[in-house]
Amino acid sequence: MPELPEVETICRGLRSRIVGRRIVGVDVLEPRLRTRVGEDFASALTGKTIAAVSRRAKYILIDLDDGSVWMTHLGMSGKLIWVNAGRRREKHDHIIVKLDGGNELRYHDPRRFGLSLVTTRAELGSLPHIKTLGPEPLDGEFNADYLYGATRGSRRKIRDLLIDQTTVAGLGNIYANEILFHAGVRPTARAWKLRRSEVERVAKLTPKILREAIRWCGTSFSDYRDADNQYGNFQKHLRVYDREREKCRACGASIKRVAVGNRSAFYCPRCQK
DNA sequence: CGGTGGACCTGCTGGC
DNA sequence: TGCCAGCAGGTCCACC
Repeated sequence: MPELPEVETICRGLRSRIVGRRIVGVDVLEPRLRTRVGEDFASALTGKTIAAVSRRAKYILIDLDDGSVWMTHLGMSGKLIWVNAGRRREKHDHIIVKLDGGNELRYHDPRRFGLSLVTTRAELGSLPHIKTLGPEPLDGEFNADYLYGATRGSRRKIRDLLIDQTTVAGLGNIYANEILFHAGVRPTARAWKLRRSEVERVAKLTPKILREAIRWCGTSFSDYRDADNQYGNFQKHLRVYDREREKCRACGASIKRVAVGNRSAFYCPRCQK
């Protein structure tokens, strides 16, 4: 579900509401996420004050005042919402973090592909989840030279290279497909075959499209909601993703869907070479 | 080593 | 109406 723009939107929504709040209790209702939520999870958070909210790739990082960090990943179907404590709990609410002031954070995830753990700021960079990540696409480090280097010698399809978190951190299937549409490159093209000019377009459009999606608070199909449980709006701006057999908004051709690996890729057969 | 395919889960949709 | 196959925004691991 959530890719970089959705995770960024959630972080922004949480930041203004939870920084400075003290955690007064934690209920782990279902510890069986992608990895088990340990017995120590609740005690590691309880009594601490939230110092900062940030993001690395698709991971949400909530810093506490003692140097520990609550790290969470939403998988495919996760939500992290800020609600009034009196609100009715729902099926698949797995973790409840109670804050002073009468609100709660609720981690909700029907498919349980998500992750939640506590580490420390000092240890964070050496966690396997974090240390293998490529550059952030909104930082200057991700540029045409970098991406050109990554495509040379790669026999993979460009869509697969872009959603590999070690190449660039934060892209998933929606935004990889959208970026490739705008760049005029088919998702099935082999990375090493791309011309320099094509790679430059992909590198330049990546931050542009992600920023645009953040501006619209992300893309909602079924599951994704922001920290206030509200829909994103970027789905109205999608050009190819989930638009099989619909007309290309640029040329009118019928959008194609093909299976690439285990997942779908979408493209316009006329606009994308 | 790089790359692929399946596994992990629940829920929804569409075809019969 | 009901059943079943297929599919879903992500990651990880076994295997070639």
